[in-house]
Amino acid sequence: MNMLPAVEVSQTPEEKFREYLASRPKPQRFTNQQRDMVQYIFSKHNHFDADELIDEMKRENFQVSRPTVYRTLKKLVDAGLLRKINLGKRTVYEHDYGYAQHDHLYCDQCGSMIEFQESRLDELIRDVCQDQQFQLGGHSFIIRGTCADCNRARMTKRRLDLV
Amino acid sequence: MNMLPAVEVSQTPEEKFREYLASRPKPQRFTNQQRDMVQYIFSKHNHFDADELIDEMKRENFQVSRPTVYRTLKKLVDAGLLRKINLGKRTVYEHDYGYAQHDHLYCDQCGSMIEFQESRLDELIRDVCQDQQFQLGGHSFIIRGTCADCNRARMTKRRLDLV
DNA sequence: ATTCTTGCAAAGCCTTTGCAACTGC
DNA sequence: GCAGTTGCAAAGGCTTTGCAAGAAT
Repeated sequence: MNMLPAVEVSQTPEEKFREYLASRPKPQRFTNQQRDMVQYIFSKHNHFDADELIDEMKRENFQVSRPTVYRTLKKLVDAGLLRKINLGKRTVYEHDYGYAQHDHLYCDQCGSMIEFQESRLDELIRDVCQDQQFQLGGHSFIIRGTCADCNRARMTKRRLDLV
Repeated sequence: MNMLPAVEVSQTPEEKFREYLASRPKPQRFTNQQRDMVQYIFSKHNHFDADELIDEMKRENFQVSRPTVYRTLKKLVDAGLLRKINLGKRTVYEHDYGYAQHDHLYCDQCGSMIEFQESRLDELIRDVCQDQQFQLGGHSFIIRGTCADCNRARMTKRRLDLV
C-alpha cells in the first residue's frame, strides 16, 4: 500500500478513545478487550473487515468475541478512530485518526485498495453542496477497476495464451 | 427529484433487454414477469430497492416472487439497464439506460437522493487512474449530509424550540 | 454497589439456492 | 421437447440482540 502523510496527533488512539468513552452522556467503560482491539488495530496500517480482525487476533491469542468486536468497531467509528468503507461485497475499516483524508481505488481482481489524495475533490464537493444548499456530512468515493499489478499479470497471461 | 437531461436511445428498455438476453452465450428467455418488471421500472424514474419494487408491483396486482425479482434485477444490471447503488443500509437501483451519467447527494435525514453532474469529476478520475496506472472500471461517489428541505425543517424546529 | 460490558445462543435482515413444476422458444 | 425460468422453502452470510454472568468505576 502506498503511504500517505501521517497527520500530527497529540493523543494516542487509546487516549482518544478513552476520552470519547468518558465524554458520552452516559459514560462508558474502557475494557481489556477494547484496549487490545485498539492496540492491535493501530499497530498496523491496513484495511480489514470484522472477520479478518477476529481471525487475526485469535491467531495471536487475544480473547475476542464476535459480538463484542462488532460493538467495539461501532464505537471506534463513532469516536472518529476508524472509518467504515462499504465495498458492496465486503465492509472494511481503516484508520481515520492520525491519518490524512483520502479516497480509494479498489481493484476488482485482487481486492487491494490504493489510497490517493486529490484536493480538487474537496473543492468539487463544496461547490456541489453550495449549489444544492446541501449541508455536507461526508462522502464516499471509490474508483473501481484493475490495478497496475493485475493489469501486468493479465497482459502477460494474454501474451502466453497467444503462443 | 431534479431531472437531468435524458439521453437519446434508439431502443426501448424492453428491446435492449431482449437483445441482451438473446446475445448471451446461452441464450436466455424473456418471460412475462421480466416484461412486467421492465415496464414497471421504466414507467417511473426513481430510486428503489428490491423490497419496494416487490411491494409496489404486488399492490398493482402484478405477479412477482422475491427470488425472481432478485434474479431479474441482476440481469437488468448486467444488461446495462439499471445501476446498483450501495447506500450502506440500503441497496437501491436506478435507471442507467437512457439516462445521463451522474452522481448523488444522499440526505441522511429523509433518505432522498439528489442527482448532480460534474464534468470535473471525470477529469479527476482520469487523472488519478493515469497516475496509478489503474484501468478504470467505474466509480461510486456519494455525498452524504442534510438536504435543503430537511435543513429548513431543522432551522424552523430550532426556532420553535427556543420560544 | 451500581451500571456497563461480555459472550452465548438465537434472531434478524437481505439475498441466494436446490429442486420440482412450468413455460418460452 | 429441450433448456431456461419460476416459486417455494430452506439455507447463507453478515450483523445485531436478549439475557444472565462478569467486570469497571
